[in-house]
Amino acid sequence: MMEMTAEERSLIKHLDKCDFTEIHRHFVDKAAAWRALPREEKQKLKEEAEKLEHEFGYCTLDGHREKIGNFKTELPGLFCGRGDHPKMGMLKRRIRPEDVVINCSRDSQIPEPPAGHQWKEVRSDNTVTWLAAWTENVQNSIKYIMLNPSSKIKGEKDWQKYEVARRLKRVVEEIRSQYRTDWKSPEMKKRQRGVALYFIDKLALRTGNEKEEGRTADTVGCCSLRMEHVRLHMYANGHKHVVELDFLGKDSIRYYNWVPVEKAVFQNLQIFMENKDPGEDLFDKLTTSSLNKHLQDLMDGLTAKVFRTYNASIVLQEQLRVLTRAEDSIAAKILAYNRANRAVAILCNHQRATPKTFEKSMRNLQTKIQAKKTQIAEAQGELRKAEGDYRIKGDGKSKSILEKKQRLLQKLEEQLVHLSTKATDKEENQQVALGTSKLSYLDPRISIAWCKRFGVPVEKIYSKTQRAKFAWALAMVGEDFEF
DNA sequence: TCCGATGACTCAGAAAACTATTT
DNA sequence: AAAATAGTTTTCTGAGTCATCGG
Repeated sequence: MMEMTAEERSLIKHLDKCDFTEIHRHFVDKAAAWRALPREEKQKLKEEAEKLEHEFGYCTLDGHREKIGNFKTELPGLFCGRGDHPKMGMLKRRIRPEDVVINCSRDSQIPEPPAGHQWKEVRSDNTVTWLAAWTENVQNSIKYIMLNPSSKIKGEKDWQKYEVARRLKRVVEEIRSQYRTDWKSPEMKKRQRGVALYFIDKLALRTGNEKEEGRTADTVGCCSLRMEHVRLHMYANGHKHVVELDFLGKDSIRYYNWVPVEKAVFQNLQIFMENKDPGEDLFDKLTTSSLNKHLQDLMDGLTAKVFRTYNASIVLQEQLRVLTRAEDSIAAKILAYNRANRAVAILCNHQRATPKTFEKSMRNLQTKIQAKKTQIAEAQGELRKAEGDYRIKGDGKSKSILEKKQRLLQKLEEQLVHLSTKATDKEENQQVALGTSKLSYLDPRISIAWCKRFGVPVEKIYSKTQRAKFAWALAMVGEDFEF
């Protein structure tokens, strides 16, 4: 890899005046070369990769062979942050063995560094779960080699997370009445805490730690909201006391919402916002650590992010209850599941870019629907003819033809319903990302129990890797599980 | 008590890789 | 029957959360 010389650095002022076609062509050609490779060659390369994974992709922990999540260090390249990142385009250096710290037990077979190289350090720290680590040069942060989500250590942690959220379920009403009381506190700090907690609970906002200015993209969460992100409307869209929230959250995903709130919340916000400039903090007397300290006092293990887990899982359970009908087909039940999943994703503001082929595939689906409607019209015509035939002849043969036509029409109508539901599902899902909530917020036991109760094969809901990740839940849960 | 820095872990969507379907 | 296309799954690595530590 080549770096710019000092001379080039002073010469180049605008990247958009640079010609990148050469490197672009390089990658296009590389992709084309791979496509053009004969089948056997591809197979050979794949087998080599598999061999590598077999050798380096696993470790032994407490006597068990476990899969590693990321067994390769990150490749050198240009740093590509999300959103308007001040460090975008910086050179990410290649990781050498001399950068890497190895963590394994003393009596284990310590991995050999490549010939002619040495590890930065070999240590034996059994209080952490990582196997190796290095410091990445762009953000100066530590990167880790850790176990796969299917491992025992990750699975247990995942289970614990949902158990904490279930404990919150038992005390959440009490906590809610507590933060409502705080809205009236003479201490402004408590009022801010109460309102922030209301947002975190009701809108599933992230905590919002403060970040050092200028080092990362300018994004916020609840506690770091600024004046410029909030607008108050006494009346809007037929509601009283509406709060307009508009800010960039994690990964610079926009959060945009008009929320009717309780009068006390609205009035408190008016007080918090008095005499402040757009760049000032809304909750100026609140920090994430004081908020979490308070939550810890209310319940052992409670932190702000637990509300997201709790509310996500509760919404899934409730939506599945509302949307599932036992007499529906498997396909209809899966659509109900997706809808419930979507309700959670919307709550958590999990968005995706509209897929590149969205419009086209939507059109294709509409074409299929039209074709089905035409078929139905034809079948109706034939049915009427058969009816007339039967009325005139009244014999067994014409009766059986009539019945056949009736069955055909019914089948076609069912297919149409299925297609239309699918289209609606696709349409509603255009900009919603379901994956994150499914993987990180929804207690898998809710989904598995639902599958068992309604006879939906688990494979229809969870892919192979997802089933491996949720093995702990598959092993323990029956159809009567309640979150 | 209160910071600011750091470390270790979870969670995030895009892109790549793979698989199924259509042409 | 093979190639193109569409749909699904997995990988990748950046971006958060939160506890702890030292002053």
